[in-house]
Amino acid sequence: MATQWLSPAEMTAWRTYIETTGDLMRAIEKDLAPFGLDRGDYQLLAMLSEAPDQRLRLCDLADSLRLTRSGLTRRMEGVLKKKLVARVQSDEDGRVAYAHITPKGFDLLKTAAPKHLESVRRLMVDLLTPTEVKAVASAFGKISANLAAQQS
Amino acid sequence: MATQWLSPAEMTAWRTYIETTGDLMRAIEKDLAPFGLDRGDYQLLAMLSEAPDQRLRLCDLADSLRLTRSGLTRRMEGVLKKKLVARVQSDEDGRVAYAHITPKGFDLLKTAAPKHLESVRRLMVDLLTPTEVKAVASAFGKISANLAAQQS
DNA sequence: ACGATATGGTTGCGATAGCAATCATTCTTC
DNA sequence: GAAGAATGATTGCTATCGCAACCATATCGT
Repeated sequence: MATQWLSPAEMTAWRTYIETTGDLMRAIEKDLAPFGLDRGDYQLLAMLSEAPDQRLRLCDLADSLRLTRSGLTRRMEGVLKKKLVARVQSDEDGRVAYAHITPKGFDLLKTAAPKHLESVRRLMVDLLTPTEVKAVASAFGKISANLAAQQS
Repeated sequence: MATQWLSPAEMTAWRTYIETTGDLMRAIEKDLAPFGLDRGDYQLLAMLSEAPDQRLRLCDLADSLRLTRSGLTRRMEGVLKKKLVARVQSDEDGRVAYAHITPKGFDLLKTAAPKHLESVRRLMVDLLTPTEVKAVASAFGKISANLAAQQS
């Protein structure tokens, strides 16, 4: 493409960002594999572990994981089979089911989390200056806020 | 998780980054849909359009798209069917095939590119200060270089 | 020159996840 | 209080993509 609707600096930022992100995710996922978890499972467990009562309604969980409801149903199959999460029917609202992290799931998360965060450090955070870390947070915070505003 | 192996600032940067990236990709993909392209097709066409003779060996193309060879074979099926790309057997090396962007593919790319880059601008670049743009480029450049060094 | 190895590409299979349709339950409105 | 809308979850179907196995061609070592 000859058309240059982005300045060279902007184009570099964009391309470096998208190309690197895939590689980074793959690398982090590889570090998670020894625990029998992928990134989706890890994030699911992390979300539940931080939730009040260590549980969330499935639809809320889906939203926070950026999954559709159907995507979550399928992902739940995996963690349910591994007994890392239990599915609990609500007795207040017949439509609602909760995902509830089990002790086994919590233990696994506690084991995996330090290793995972060490990966994040080694592959990303420790390579950046504090200024860059702040800039990344600020930049993606703005992007996120903008997206949230758009879709209203 | 109570364990805090990343400082709050680092954790914020990491989480904001991963959570936002998915949303951003989805939004950009949605803007590409009217052209009948997804992000994978677009990047494939963009790569070819920038290559010498507008063509690349399939394995080189796979590498630059961060796809496995098999992943590329499948993605090629789509753009071949749409006649955006032609598959050309090398006559120098019987193993090698080239992906060659067609005039139709090039026209489509020329049509889609301004809209796509406008999306990138609107959803990302224009929201950031020049300093943030540079910081993103620098940060992901470092991450990328580190990953490239690791896997040797 | 020929067997071993490396390289390029495809295929079968399985995992993930979105969309549309569906069903069940709850809420709203009249 | 009953019809209709909204909400929560699941299922069938489809598309993408990685891995391992495979085939074809080319290159290397002796």
